[in-house]
Amino acid sequence: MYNKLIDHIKQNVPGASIEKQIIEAYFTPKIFEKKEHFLMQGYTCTRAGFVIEGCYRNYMLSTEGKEVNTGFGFENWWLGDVSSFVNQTPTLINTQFLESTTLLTITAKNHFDLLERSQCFREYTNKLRSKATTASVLKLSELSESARTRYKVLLEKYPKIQQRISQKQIASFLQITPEALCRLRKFKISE
Amino acid sequence: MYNKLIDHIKQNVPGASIEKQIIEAYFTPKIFEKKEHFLMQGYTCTRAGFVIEGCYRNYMLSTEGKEVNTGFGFENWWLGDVSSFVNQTPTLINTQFLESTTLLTITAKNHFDLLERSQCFREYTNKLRSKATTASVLKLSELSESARTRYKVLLEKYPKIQQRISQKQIASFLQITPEALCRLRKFKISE
DNA sequence: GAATAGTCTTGATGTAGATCAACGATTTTG
DNA sequence: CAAAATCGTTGATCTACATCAAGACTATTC
Repeated sequence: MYNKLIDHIKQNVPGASIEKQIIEAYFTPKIFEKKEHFLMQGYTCTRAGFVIEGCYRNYMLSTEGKEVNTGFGFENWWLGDVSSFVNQTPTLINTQFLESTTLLTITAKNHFDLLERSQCFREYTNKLRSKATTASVLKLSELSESARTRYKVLLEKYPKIQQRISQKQIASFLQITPEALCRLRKFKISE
Repeated sequence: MYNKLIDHIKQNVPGASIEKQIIEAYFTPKIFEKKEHFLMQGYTCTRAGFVIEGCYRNYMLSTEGKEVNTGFGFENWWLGDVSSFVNQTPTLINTQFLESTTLLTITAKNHFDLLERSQCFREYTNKLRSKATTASVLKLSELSESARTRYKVLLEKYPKIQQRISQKQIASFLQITPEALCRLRKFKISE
């Protein structure tokens, strides 16, 4: 199980020497059931998690209280809100599992310690952070496209997403109704 | 001029001792004319800048080539794309001045050096980074609202924005046409 | 494994905002 | 300062998507 994390570090920091023993000691496995929350708006993010198996969605609440999905995560993704985690302030993000999910978790304090102790974990974290910034900026510009275009882009990026994520959840991510997505699919597929 | 930067650091890292001399030595003043670009898609962000006076917009290009404003900045704001700046990779962001603007600029290399040499600049940078993450996540959820609501929220957040930013630019930020914004204002104001 | 709840689909109808066009007011440029 | 470009406004029309409703199919739950 820990090897999935170590492999992921290797992929992102190629050539670095991995302090395998040190890193592993800091993580605790945890299993969450489908529909459970990892993080909820208003709470402070005390743990980060690395997905060994399963998937989740991030969503926010609009001012009218409607849930809006902001992204999905699968194996080898991290969950937790960086801003809330680093500053120990309340988060605006909700994270809910869409399948029964196995994580390796680490507390904020331990994460901080590990960054001090492990050079390669520091590089790994930096790498992921800058990747995440790019991704979130990208999404903003995509929202100016029509729902049809955004759906097309989504499918190109994650062709397998339909096997894992329900249409209702995908619709919320595209910020359209499930009905609209259903109609979109009919035309999209035949194109 | 340098005092504006030092004051901003003081505000964000209260109580810290400011290495004034060291910090100031790393920055170079620069003046940009209205409509000049600080950053363009495809280029690498080699400098960051702190706005002493003036304002700018950030925009991205949609796949159809349309400009979409992602934000505005004024006095005491930083400009530059963190991801491009830190990793020295091409950016996706365009930054253009909307007024003649005076900056204090710093190169990527010097920024890196300064982070090593100054404890308070390190804390200051961390503080700003985590703030920025929160802000960009916020905007995503706001986009699920109607243009009317987004406009209202914008005015509540930055009541003075209409004095500085043209309707065309605000419309691009709200992701509606200038015509639509014009009509919105008529009702909005009378409400 | 029967009852219940949630999901997907399709149809009818409503609406926010886009697009196109035109004109005065303002700003920019030579 | 005159010419040209850009901006803000208003009207007419069009369209992508929302909303509401209702039936079939699929998962949960006890």
